[in-house]
Amino acid sequence: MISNKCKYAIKALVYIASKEEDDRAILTSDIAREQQIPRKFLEIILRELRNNRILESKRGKDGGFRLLRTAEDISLTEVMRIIDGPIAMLPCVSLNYYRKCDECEEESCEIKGVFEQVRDRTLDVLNSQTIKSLTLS
Amino acid sequence: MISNKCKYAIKALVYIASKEEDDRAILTSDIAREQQIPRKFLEIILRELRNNRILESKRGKDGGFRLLRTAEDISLTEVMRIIDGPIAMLPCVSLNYYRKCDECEEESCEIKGVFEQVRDRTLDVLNSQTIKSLTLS
DNA sequence: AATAAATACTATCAAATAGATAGGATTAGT
DNA sequence: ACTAATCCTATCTATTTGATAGTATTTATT
Repeated sequence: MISNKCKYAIKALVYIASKEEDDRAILTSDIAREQQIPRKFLEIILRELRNNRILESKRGKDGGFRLLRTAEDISLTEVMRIIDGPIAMLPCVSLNYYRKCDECEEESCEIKGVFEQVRDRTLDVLNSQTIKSLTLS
Repeated sequence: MISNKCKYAIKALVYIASKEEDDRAILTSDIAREQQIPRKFLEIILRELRNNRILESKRGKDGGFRLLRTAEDISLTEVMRIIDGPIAMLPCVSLNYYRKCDECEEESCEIKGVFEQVRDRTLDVLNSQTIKSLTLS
């Protein structure tokens, strides 16, 4: 399962992408209202996306958030990894967050292979998606 | 990520399957030692698998655990669902643990489709595996 | 009947994570 | 100055994860 936080992050980005034609920055409060996301929780998420160079923010009156890159340059996996960390089902098969298992040697692990396959099939799907492709569908 | 508990469950079952030729039931303490799983934690896991009709147990001297069905009749997904619950990444696309999202209408959800695809590709891999196929590899 | 060896059960615990909320500090436009 | 926005820090509750301890019960053997 992905966390609510991650789901909120994706939905917020899709919302921002869909409103970007107008030149104004997008308000946290608008996103929160339209996407039914708790406002203060959303603030934290948007700031985290800004810290990771997905969004840019402007403070004060007429402030808000904008995509720092174009929507087709933000992949779904990048967002998921920022918010939730690894996508793989086992630490020892994670491409971006690899960790060795405490209890087993990888050469003889019976389950590593299956979860490598799951990882690859999952990434086949997720890597093909961007904030833009999600916005269109 | 799957939990450690789930990883332990799978490894324990594979171990039991691999030792089943002998007629004796398999001891918790043997599994714990060989697979490096904390003993008391493993007890809980094995009991849970027994309660879900994956294992049978015998108490007292010469007691232990046996598979209740043949190893090829125990699918990986069944074990994962017993221990960790849903396999899908969103509650609203789960086949066995469906729950509606609080904040969005499914007809207009932008991300549901992708996670349905992820679910399907994941199940393509996981459904093809059984305790037997894992034991052989 | 006693003993030893095993699972069953109940309770508890610590740490991490999830999912927020509150309140004030800071910044920027008017 | 005022207002509207993000930024930041702290805090909180509930749940989950990962586990441990201790006792009760069952069974085979002597």
